Amino acid sequence: MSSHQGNLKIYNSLSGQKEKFEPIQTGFVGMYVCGPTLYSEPHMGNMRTFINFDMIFRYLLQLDYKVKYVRNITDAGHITNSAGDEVDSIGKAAKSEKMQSLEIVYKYNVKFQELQRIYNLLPPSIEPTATGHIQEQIEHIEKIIENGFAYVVNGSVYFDVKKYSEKFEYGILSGRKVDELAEETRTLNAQGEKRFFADFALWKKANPEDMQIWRSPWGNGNPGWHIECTAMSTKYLGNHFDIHGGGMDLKFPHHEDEIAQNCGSLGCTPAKYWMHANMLNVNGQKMSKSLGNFFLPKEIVEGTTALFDKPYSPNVIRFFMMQAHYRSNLDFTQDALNAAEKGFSRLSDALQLIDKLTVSPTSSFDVKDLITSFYAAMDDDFNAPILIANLFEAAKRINLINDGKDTITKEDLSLLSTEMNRFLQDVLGIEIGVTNSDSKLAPVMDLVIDLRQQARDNKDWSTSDKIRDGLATAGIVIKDTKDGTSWS
RNA sequence: GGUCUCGUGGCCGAGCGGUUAGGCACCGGUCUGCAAAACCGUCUACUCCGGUUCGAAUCCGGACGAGACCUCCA
Repeated sequence: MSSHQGNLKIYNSLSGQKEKFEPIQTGFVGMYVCGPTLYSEPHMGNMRTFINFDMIFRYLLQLDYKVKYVRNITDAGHITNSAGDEVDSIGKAAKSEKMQSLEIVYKYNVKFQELQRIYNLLPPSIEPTATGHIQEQIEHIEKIIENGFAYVVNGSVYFDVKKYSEKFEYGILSGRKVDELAEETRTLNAQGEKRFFADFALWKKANPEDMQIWRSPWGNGNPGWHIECTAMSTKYLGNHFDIHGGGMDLKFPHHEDEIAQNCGSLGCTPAKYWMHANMLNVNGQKMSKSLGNFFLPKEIVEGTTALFDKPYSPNVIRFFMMQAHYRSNLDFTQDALNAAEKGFSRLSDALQLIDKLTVSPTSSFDVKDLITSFYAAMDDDFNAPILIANLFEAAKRINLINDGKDTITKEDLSLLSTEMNRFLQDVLGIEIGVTNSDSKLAPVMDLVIDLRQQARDNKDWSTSDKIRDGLATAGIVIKDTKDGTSWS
């Protein structure tokens, strides 16, 4: 077991407090995160959640936990809206794009996989699909009915919240009380089949126009929205596992209903720790499809969104996101992104300098203390912003060593190098030293820079400045340093 | 209407009872033929009004403002 295990604290949405992380089985972690619904390309807000849980996954791995990370893919449309109408989002998209449901799902899954590569997300251990687990969903529903917490009406099955409340507490995650819910949503109670307005569908009878239909003991139909996560999480992680994550907006009803289903079928809550990542905002408002204030993860990398006048690299975006805590809102603005871009280059420059430093017999500062601070930051509920602040402290030290104002021993230097790289690249998932040098352009540039240096040596300033200005017009920036001239 | 979260310096964003968060910008300096870049340094803020406390951005109450959820949502 790693010496670093055992200090981790996680904010548990279930208790509303930071708790010491104690996995159910020592050394092992089971984590389930709600993945995308593939009826369109995931937007930047969706990506933030996945990036945050990727960071969490990565840190758990760094702590030497054996992590089984399950992130599902919702490829079955099965939603009922507030008026009780069927809104099969995937089927709807399929119709408008004149495709079959599975085509739609496949199309957007390819895009999602590409985004994961672009944004450097580690692949989960398993990415199960809803359509691949219809049988398991049906079995869960049967068990819930058997236990008396669900009823069948006209080919549909509903979860019986009132019955459930007699034995369990509905609303433990979202803090909602069944009695209060009644008052709150009185206007929304338009569904005739339900016994109680808060009951939710486990299985919905098929509509004639549905594109995807499955057989069940209750007739042809579609699984309810929440049951897929219950089926897949228990199949791959067991009845009770360590961490369940997802976006804040899934807390209610999705996660609340998952808890009810798990208790209703297996008698226990699915997860020990519930983690919720906060939303991505645009101008102070949640980025969402329905509001239309979203942009795509690829657009920002390619510079094709109207919101920003230039492209940003995926590394800069990840860095920018990591500067905010996963439980905080984050506003995407051009100024903030530019600031992150500069900050990131400062950090990455320092890291690239590390191998060129000269070592001394002693270190003038406490390197181990600094490294401990990296772990301490992440151990405190994955506080990546603090980690980054500490990495900047390390970057400053590196620069001071480079200037001869600080010293470091060989051992300390190698330790610092290892740990900085570990935290920036392996934990935060931010890659550094990605050179954009064009193989054809490089030798040409070497020649041009050489010619300019000659002119400078001859104090022929007009020629050297002409070269510099000419390159600038071509979009190439010359940087003169002590050790020579570089370009980008 | 109900439940909940939040309001930090020019901007982004940590902090959760006493100690410098950090980044970007600004300003000063080093370097440089000049410039840019880079590096170093400076910059001490917590919406407002009460209260608790030796001490509050941090706890409590109130006001104002913003946002999330209340069966589409990462």
